[in-house]
Amino acid sequence: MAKENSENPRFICGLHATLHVISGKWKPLILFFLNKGPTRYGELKRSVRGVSDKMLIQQLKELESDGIVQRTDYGEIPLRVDYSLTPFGASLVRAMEPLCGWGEENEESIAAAMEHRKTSR
Amino acid sequence: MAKENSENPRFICGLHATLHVISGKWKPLILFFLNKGPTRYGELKRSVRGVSDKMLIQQLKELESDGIVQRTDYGEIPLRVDYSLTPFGASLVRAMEPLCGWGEENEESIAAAMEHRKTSR
DNA sequence: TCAAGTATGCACCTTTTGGTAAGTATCCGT
DNA sequence: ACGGATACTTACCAAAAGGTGCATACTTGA
Repeated sequence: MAKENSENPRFICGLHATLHVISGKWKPLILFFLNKGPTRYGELKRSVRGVSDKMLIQQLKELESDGIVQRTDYGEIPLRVDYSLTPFGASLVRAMEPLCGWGEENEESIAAAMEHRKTSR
Repeated sequence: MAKENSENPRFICGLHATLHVISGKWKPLILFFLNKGPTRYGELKRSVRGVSDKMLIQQLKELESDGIVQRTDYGEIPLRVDYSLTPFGASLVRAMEPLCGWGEENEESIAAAMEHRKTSR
């Protein structure tokens, strides 16, 4: 990898920084569902169709260590844990909204481009 | 992989779609620089410090096939090509701005979290 | 007592992504 | 004639990301 030399800032631009937090195959989806309110692990797993336990846990942990989500263990006798957005996380989700909008408006073109890329390889 | 079954939409949410377009180690940076105006290949390479030719070309091609950037070959005798944002690309960059802002405002916390994750592995 | 549900952890493997280093073809200045 | 610049292309390899499946420890319901 290219040396991170002294004069270059940590990130080229804010987006660059943000992407370090939200990139990961399942993170946007997780954030999307958590935005609807605190969710139990099992419920989240059923919502984010196709995710494996390993991935769900891993991404939740990263989001937690980034201060985006909060894990609450109720210490109850039948295991009970839930996840929710921190205020920081909520601010991130708000900043993500325009991108959501852009994605919705252009879903067709994006999907088409993806197909195109897939077939022309 | 989980079957993409009939009833699920292509993308869970708009953001999900958008991320398919802008994820890639160098894409945000490329977009960031192209937002300043059309840029020649070599210039871009010097701006986006640390990219290899392979990566630059690859990501530019993907962005091009997604309709985000436009390649212009001037067909001149000493090779001359430049890249610029299409109107579609420009709309994407506008939608990215809040995320840039969020990233800038929270650069400190993001960098700190990254360090933390790196060391506690 | 046995299966199923709760929330994880761990080992192993495949796929995807990124990096290095070389080559190509054309041109210009010395 | 040679080195350097232009814009790529290719082959090969390493690292990161993601997936599968089994294990854990406790509970409730049949």
